[in-house]
Amino acid sequence: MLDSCTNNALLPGTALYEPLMTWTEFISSEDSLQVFDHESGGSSAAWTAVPPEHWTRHHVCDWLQFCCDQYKLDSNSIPTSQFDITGAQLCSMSKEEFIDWAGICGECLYFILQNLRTNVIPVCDSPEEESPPFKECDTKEMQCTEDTKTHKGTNRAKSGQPATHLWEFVRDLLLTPGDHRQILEWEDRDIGIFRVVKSEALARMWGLKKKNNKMTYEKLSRALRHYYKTGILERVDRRLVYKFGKNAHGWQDCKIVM
DNA sequence: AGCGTATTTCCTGTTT
DNA sequence: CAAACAGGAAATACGC
Repeated sequence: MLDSCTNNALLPGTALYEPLMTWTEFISSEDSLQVFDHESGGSSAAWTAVPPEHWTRHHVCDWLQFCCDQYKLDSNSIPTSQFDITGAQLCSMSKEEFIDWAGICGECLYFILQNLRTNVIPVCDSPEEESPPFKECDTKEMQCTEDTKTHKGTNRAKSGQPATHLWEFVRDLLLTPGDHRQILEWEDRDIGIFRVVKSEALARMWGLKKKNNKMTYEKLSRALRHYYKTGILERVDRRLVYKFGKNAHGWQDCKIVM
């Protein structure tokens, strides 16, 4: 089943990456329709419709496949014998157990799972919608500074898309733990230098966020170059390397620790 | 409706 | 040669 994980039909960036979007928002978005379109067109509920704690073994399998597709994880690094597990068991594992269980992708998968669980803590914008039956989960793994919290708080629109600029999108990606390092990584965090690892993947992520499937790295990089004149970014004379400028903020003082 | 800002799109030329 | 970089110019999107 995971054989097809290496396909590139789906993009490594989805709204899941968007740290300002709740899981509820994600699964109700158009993006998720694209993502889950291919899901077992069937009778039983997809894993997206069930809280992780209640996943069946099949759901867990589907979720793993989704993660491999979306985050370009190497499915071969996940011991296939480990797929036979229920959501309850999955959720009961500590981070260490999880990493032990899932191998090299463990940390990433653990993060994604915790994200799924934490993000469904009711932010209920729509009162008519019944609160999901999800249990509150342990959020102690994520410790943000006040700056981050207020940033997130002020950026989140009541309902609808937060007005995130490209540089903020990039910054938040860099500040969010998970598998982003395969796409974007710090080169020298202290002075704000970062490197685009997978240029087209980053472009697709940005395109997904802007609901623009014609986004390319060429166009994204043009937008980044516009930032040079405003001091949001500074030029670094190396390919795919950028540096936050004096007018960029929030990239130094947030540390999210897993 | 008009405006300013932030991209997006396209393009030509240069560099790695 | 392919992929990036550089910017100019114009079009678009969007909030105010």
